[in-house]
Amino acid sequence: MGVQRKTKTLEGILGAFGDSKEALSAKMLLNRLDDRVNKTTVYRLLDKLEDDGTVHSFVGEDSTKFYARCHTCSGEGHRHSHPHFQCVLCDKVHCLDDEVKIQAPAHLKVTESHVLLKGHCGRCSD
Amino acid sequence: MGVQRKTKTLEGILGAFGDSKEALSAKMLLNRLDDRVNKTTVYRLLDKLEDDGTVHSFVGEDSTKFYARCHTCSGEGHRHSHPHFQCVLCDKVHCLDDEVKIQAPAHLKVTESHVLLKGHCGRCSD
DNA sequence: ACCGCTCATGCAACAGGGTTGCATTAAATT
DNA sequence: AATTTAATGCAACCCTGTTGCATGAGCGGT
Repeated sequence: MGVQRKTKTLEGILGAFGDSKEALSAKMLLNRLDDRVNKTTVYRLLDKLEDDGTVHSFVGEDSTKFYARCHTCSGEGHRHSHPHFQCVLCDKVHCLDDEVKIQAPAHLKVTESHVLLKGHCGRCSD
Repeated sequence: MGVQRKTKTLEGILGAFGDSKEALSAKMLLNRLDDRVNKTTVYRLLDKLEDDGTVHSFVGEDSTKFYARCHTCSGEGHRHSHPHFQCVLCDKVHCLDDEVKIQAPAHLKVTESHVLLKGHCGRCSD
Protein backbone atom coordinates (compact mmCIF):
# COMPACT_ATOMS: atom_id res chain seq x y z
CA MET A 1 0.00 0.00 0.00
CA GLY A 2 1.09 3.58 -0.56
CA VAL A 3 1.59 6.57 1.66
CA GLN A 4 -0.92 6.86 4.50
CA ARG A 5 0.32 9.59 6.78
CA LYS A 6 1.46 13.12 6.23
CA THR A 7 4.88 13.22 7.87
CA LYS A 8 7.71 15.73 7.89
CA THR A 9 9.86 13.60 5.63
CA LEU A 10 7.06 13.10 3.15
CA GLU A 11 6.51 16.84 2.88
CA GLY A 12 10.24 17.32 2.54
CA ILE A 13 10.43 14.90 -0.35
CA LEU A 14 7.42 16.28 -2.16
CA GLY A 15 8.79 19.77 -1.57
CA ALA A 16 12.13 18.78 -3.11
CA PHE A 17 10.41 17.59 -6.27
CA GLY A 18 8.06 20.52 -6.30
CA ASP A 19 6.20 20.73 -9.53
CA SER A 20 9.21 20.53 -11.79
CA LYS A 21 10.27 17.88 -14.23
CA GLU A 22 13.58 17.39 -12.57
CA ALA A 23 14.51 13.85 -11.60
CA LEU A 24 16.37 13.10 -8.39
CA SER A 25 18.26 10.14 -7.03
CA ALA A 26 17.89 9.00 -3.45
CA LYS A 27 21.27 10.49 -2.70
CA MET A 28 20.39 13.87 -4.16
CA LEU A 29 17.20 13.81 -2.16
CA LEU A 30 19.09 13.07 1.03
CA ASN A 31 21.40 16.00 0.34
CA ARG A 32 18.49 18.34 -0.18
CA LEU A 33 17.01 17.15 3.07
CA ASP A 34 20.32 18.05 4.72
CA ASP A 35 21.00 14.40 5.53
CA ARG A 36 18.75 14.74 8.51
CA VAL A 37 16.65 11.81 7.38
CA ASN A 38 17.62 8.17 7.23
CA LYS A 39 18.20 6.75 3.77
CA THR A 40 15.98 3.78 4.53
CA THR A 41 13.08 6.12 5.10
CA VAL A 42 13.68 7.88 1.82
CA TYR A 43 13.86 4.64 -0.15
CA ARG A 44 10.67 3.37 1.47
CA LEU A 45 8.80 6.59 0.85
CA LEU A 46 9.87 6.67 -2.78
CA ASP A 47 8.62 3.13 -3.22
CA LYS A 48 5.26 4.04 -1.80
CA LEU A 49 5.00 7.20 -3.83
CA GLU A 50 5.68 5.14 -6.90
CA ASP A 51 2.90 2.74 -5.94
CA ASP A 52 0.60 5.70 -5.58
CA GLY A 53 1.44 6.98 -9.03
CA THR A 54 2.92 10.15 -7.55
CA VAL A 55 6.43 9.60 -8.85
CA HIS A 56 7.93 7.35 -11.48
CA SER A 57 11.40 5.91 -11.61
CA PHE A 58 13.99 4.95 -14.14
CA VAL A 59 17.63 3.94 -14.18
CA GLY A 60 20.41 6.28 -15.22
CA GLU A 61 23.51 5.23 -17.11
CA ASP A 62 25.47 5.00 -13.89
CA SER A 63 23.03 2.34 -12.70
CA THR A 64 21.44 4.54 -10.08
CA LYS A 65 17.71 4.97 -9.85
CA PHE A 66 16.12 8.34 -10.46
CA TYR A 67 12.69 9.50 -9.42
CA ALA A 68 10.52 12.27 -10.82
CA ARG A 69 6.99 13.51 -10.29
CA CYS A 70 4.35 12.01 -12.49
CA HIS A 71 2.05 14.39 -14.26
CA THR A 72 -0.20 11.95 -16.03
CA CYS A 73 -0.32 8.84 -13.83
CA SER A 74 -2.50 7.39 -11.13
CA GLY A 75 -2.12 4.51 -8.72
CA GLU A 76 -3.76 2.32 -11.35
CA GLY A 77 -0.52 2.12 -13.23
CA HIS A 78 2.26 4.17 -14.66
CA ARG A 79 1.95 5.03 -18.26
CA HIS A 80 4.62 7.25 -19.66
CA SER A 81 6.82 6.82 -22.59
CA HIS A 82 8.57 10.13 -22.43
CA PRO A 83 12.35 10.22 -22.68
CA HIS A 84 14.63 11.36 -19.88
CA PHE A 85 17.58 13.61 -20.42
CA GLN A 86 20.79 13.59 -18.42
CA CYS A 87 23.36 16.35 -18.77
CA VAL A 88 26.87 14.93 -18.74
CA LEU A 89 28.26 18.22 -17.43
CA CYS A 90 25.99 19.27 -14.57
CA ASP A 91 24.52 15.79 -14.07
CA LYS A 92 21.00 17.08 -13.86
CA VAL A 93 18.27 14.79 -15.11
CA HIS A 94 14.82 15.76 -16.23
CA CYS A 95 11.76 14.50 -18.06
CA LEU A 96 11.08 15.53 -21.62
CA ASP A 97 7.63 16.13 -23.00
CA ASP A 98 7.41 14.22 -26.23
CA GLU A 99 5.91 10.80 -26.15
CA VAL A 100 8.10 8.30 -27.90
CA LYS A 101 7.03 5.25 -29.82
CA ILE A 102 9.75 2.88 -30.81
CA GLN A 103 8.76 0.29 -33.31
CA ALA A 104 10.01 -3.21 -32.71
CA PRO A 105 9.83 -6.42 -34.74
CA ALA A 106 6.34 -7.91 -34.87
CA HIS A 107 7.14 -11.00 -32.87
CA LEU A 108 7.97 -8.95 -29.77
CA LYS A 109 5.26 -7.66 -27.49
CA VAL A 110 6.60 -4.45 -26.07
CA THR A 111 5.04 -3.29 -22.82
CA GLU A 112 7.50 -0.64 -21.66
CA SER A 113 9.94 1.68 -23.36
CA HIS A 114 12.71 3.41 -21.52
CA VAL A 115 14.59 6.14 -23.29
CA LEU A 116 17.54 7.96 -21.81
CA LEU A 117 19.27 10.71 -23.72
CA LYS A 118 22.60 12.12 -22.70
CA GLY A 119 24.31 15.30 -23.73
CA HIS A 120 24.62 18.97 -22.78
CA CYS A 121 21.66 20.80 -21.36
CA GLY A 122 20.75 24.33 -22.34
CA ARG A 123 22.53 25.90 -19.40
CA CYS A 124 25.75 23.95 -19.92
CA SER A 125 26.12 24.26 -23.68
CA ASP A 126 26.47 28.05 -23.80
CA MET B 1 44.64 -0.25 -23.42
CA GLY B 2 42.61 -3.18 -24.63
CA VAL B 3 43.16 -6.91 -24.73
CA GLN B 4 46.74 -7.94 -25.53
CA ARG B 5 46.97 -11.64 -24.92
CA LYS B 6 44.95 -14.61 -26.04
CA THR B 7 44.04 -16.35 -22.79
CA LYS B 8 41.65 -19.15 -21.88
CA THR B 9 39.22 -16.77 -20.21
CA LEU B 10 39.20 -14.42 -23.17
CA GLU B 11 38.33 -17.27 -25.52
CA GLY B 12 35.66 -18.41 -23.10
CA ILE B 13 34.03 -15.00 -23.03
CA LEU B 14 34.15 -14.50 -26.78
CA GLY B 15 32.79 -18.01 -27.19
CA ALA B 16 29.90 -17.25 -24.85
CA PHE B 17 28.90 -14.26 -26.94
CA GLY B 18 29.52 -16.09 -30.17
CA ASP B 19 28.14 -14.20 -33.09
CA SER B 20 24.69 -13.62 -31.68
CA LYS B 21 22.94 -10.47 -30.64
CA GLU B 22 22.30 -11.72 -27.16
CA ALA B 23 23.43 -9.51 -24.31
CA LEU B 24 24.90 -10.97 -21.14
CA SER B 25 25.57 -9.65 -17.69
CA ALA B 26 28.79 -10.41 -15.84
CA LYS B 27 26.90 -12.86 -13.67
CA MET B 28 25.42 -14.72 -16.64
CA LEU B 29 28.86 -14.87 -18.15
CA LEU B 30 30.32 -16.33 -14.97
CA ASN B 31 27.62 -19.00 -14.96
CA ARG B 32 28.36 -19.95 -18.53
CA LEU B 33 32.02 -20.23 -17.67
CA ASP B 34 31.02 -22.63 -14.90
CA ASP B 35 32.20 -20.16 -12.25
CA ARG B 36 35.69 -21.38 -12.84
CA VAL B 37 36.89 -17.86 -13.47
CA ASN B 38 37.18 -15.03 -11.03
CA LYS B 39 34.63 -12.26 -11.39
CA THR B 40 37.33 -9.61 -11.28
CA THR B 41 38.89 -11.11 -14.36
CA VAL B 42 35.60 -11.08 -16.20
CA TYR B 43 34.89 -7.46 -15.32
CA ARG B 44 38.35 -6.42 -16.40
CA LEU B 45 38.17 -8.31 -19.67
CA LEU B 46 34.78 -6.83 -20.47
CA ASP B 47 36.17 -3.37 -19.88
CA LYS B 48 39.02 -4.00 -22.24
CA LEU B 49 36.81 -5.54 -24.87
CA GLU B 50 34.66 -2.46 -24.68
CA ASP B 51 37.70 -0.27 -25.18
CA ASP B 52 38.59 -2.31 -28.22
CA GLY B 53 35.14 -1.87 -29.71
CA THR B 54 34.49 -5.59 -29.51
CA VAL B 55 31.54 -5.35 -27.14
CA HIS B 56 29.28 -2.54 -26.03
CA SER B 57 27.44 -2.15 -22.76
CA PHE B 58 24.23 -0.73 -21.42
CA VAL B 59 22.27 -0.78 -18.21
CA GLY B 60 19.16 -2.90 -17.75
CA GLU B 61 16.13 -1.87 -15.74
CA ASP B 62 17.39 -3.83 -12.76
CA SER B 63 20.46 -1.58 -12.74
CA THR B 64 22.84 -4.28 -13.86
CA LYS B 65 25.17 -3.82 -16.76
CA PHE B 66 24.78 -5.91 -19.90
CA TYR B 67 27.33 -6.55 -22.60
CA ALA B 68 26.86 -7.58 -26.21
CA ARG B 69 29.05 -8.00 -29.24
CA CYS B 70 29.42 -5.00 -31.47
CA HIS B 71 28.85 -5.51 -35.15
CA THR B 72 29.54 -2.02 -36.40
CA CYS B 73 32.10 -0.54 -34.02
CA SER B 74 35.83 -0.17 -33.78
CA GLY B 75 38.18 0.92 -31.05
CA GLU B 76 37.80 4.48 -32.35
CA GLY B 77 34.50 4.80 -30.59
CA HIS B 78 31.20 3.10 -30.15
CA ARG B 79 28.45 4.25 -32.39
CA HIS B 80 25.22 2.44 -32.05
CA SER B 81 21.78 3.74 -31.43
CA HIS B 82 19.96 0.49 -31.69
CA PRO B 83 17.44 -0.41 -28.98
CA HIS B 84 17.82 -3.32 -26.61
CA PHE B 85 15.01 -5.65 -25.72
CA GLN B 86 14.58 -7.45 -22.43
CA CYS B 87 12.01 -10.20 -22.00
CA VAL B 88 10.27 -9.93 -18.65
CA LEU B 89 9.53 -13.66 -18.63
CA CYS B 90 12.77 -15.38 -19.59
CA ASP B 91 14.97 -12.36 -18.77
CA LYS B 92 16.92 -12.66 -21.97
CA VAL B 93 18.25 -9.46 -23.45
CA HIS B 94 19.26 -8.83 -27.02
CA CYS B 95 20.08 -6.13 -29.50
CA LEU B 96 17.55 -5.01 -32.09
CA ASP B 97 18.48 -3.95 -35.58
CA ASP B 98 16.69 -0.70 -36.21
CA GLU B 99 18.57 2.49 -35.65
CA VAL B 100 16.61 4.89 -33.51
CA LYS B 101 16.60 8.65 -33.62
CA ILE B 102 14.81 10.40 -30.83
CA GLN B 103 14.18 14.04 -31.38
CA ALA B 104 14.76 16.30 -28.44
CA PRO B 105 14.14 20.02 -27.86
CA ALA B 106 16.53 22.25 -29.78
CA HIS B 107 18.33 23.63 -26.76
CA LEU B 108 19.65 20.19 -25.83
CA LYS B 109 22.71 18.72 -27.51
CA VAL B 110 22.15 14.99 -27.47
CA THR B 111 25.26 12.86 -27.79
CA GLU B 112 23.96 9.43 -26.74
CA SER B 113 20.60 7.70 -26.83
CA HIS B 114 19.84 4.61 -24.82
CA VAL B 115 16.67 2.73 -25.55
CA LEU B 116 15.51 -0.27 -23.59
CA LEU B 117 12.28 -2.02 -24.49
CA LYS B 118 10.65 -4.56 -22.21
CA GLY B 119 7.99 -7.11 -22.96
CA HIS B 120 7.54 -10.69 -24.09
CA CYS B 121 9.90 -12.18 -26.60
CA GLY B 122 8.79 -14.38 -29.45
CA ARG B 123 9.48 -17.60 -27.60
CA CYS B 124 7.67 -16.52 -24.43
CA SER B 125 4.54 -15.02 -25.97
CA ASP B 126 3.24 -18.18 -27.63
C1' DA C 1 63.56 -24.67 -25.91
C1' DC C 2 64.53 -21.36 -22.61
C1' DC C 3 64.55 -16.72 -20.52
C1' DG C 4 62.62 -12.68 -19.11
C1' DC C 5 59.46 -8.97 -19.56
C1' DT C 6 54.97 -7.55 -18.93
C1' DC C 7 50.23 -8.52 -19.04
C1' DA C 8 46.55 -11.32 -16.99
C1' DT C 9 44.71 -13.66 -13.05
C1' DG C 10 43.07 -14.66 -8.30
C1' DC C 11 42.27 -13.25 -3.88
C1' DA C 12 40.73 -10.37 -0.33
C1' DA C 13 39.12 -6.36 0.91
C1' DC C 14 36.48 -2.55 -0.24
C1' DA C 15 32.81 0.92 -2.23
C1' DG C 16 28.16 2.34 -3.25
C1' DG C 17 23.30 1.68 -4.01
C1' DG C 18 19.67 -0.47 -2.16
C1' DT C 19 17.00 -3.79 1.23
C1' DT C 20 15.44 -6.17 5.63
C1' DG C 21 14.33 -7.08 10.64
C1' DC C 22 13.31 -5.15 14.63
C1' DA C 23 12.61 -1.94 18.27
C1' DT C 24 10.99 2.83 18.88
C1' DT C 25 8.36 7.07 17.64
C1' DA C 26 4.60 9.55 16.14
C1' DA C 27 0.22 10.27 13.07
C1' DA C 28 -4.51 9.45 13.02
C1' DT C 29 -8.79 7.70 15.01
C1' DT C 30 -11.80 7.04 19.03
C1' DA D 1 -5.87 11.26 26.50
C1' DA D 2 -5.55 6.43 25.09
C1' DT D 3 -5.06 3.28 21.50
C1' DT D 4 -3.87 1.68 17.12
C1' DT D 5 -0.98 1.15 13.40
C1' DA D 6 2.00 3.34 10.07
C1' DA D 7 6.51 5.63 9.75
C1' DT D 8 11.17 6.06 11.32
C1' DG D 9 16.01 4.98 12.65
C1' DC D 10 19.53 1.87 13.21
C1' DA D 11 22.45 -1.88 12.22
C1' DA D 12 23.32 -5.40 9.58
C1' DC D 13 23.05 -7.20 5.31
C1' DC D 14 22.88 -8.25 -0.15
C1' DC D 15 24.47 -7.35 -4.72
C1' DT D 16 27.12 -5.40 -8.44
C1' DG D 17 31.23 -3.68 -9.41
C1' DT D 18 36.22 -1.96 -8.23
C1' DT D 19 41.12 -1.74 -6.32
C1' DG D 20 45.81 -3.25 -4.51
C1' DC D 21 48.88 -6.54 -4.48
C1' DA D 22 51.21 -10.90 -5.05
C1' DT D 23 51.39 -14.80 -8.25
C1' DG D 24 50.93 -17.06 -12.84
C1' DA D 25 51.09 -17.28 -17.75
C1' DG D 26 51.62 -15.19 -22.88
C1' DC D 27 54.69 -13.92 -26.04
C1' DG D 28 58.85 -12.06 -28.22
C1' DG D 29 63.89 -12.49 -28.42
C1' DT D 30 67.78 -15.29 -28.21
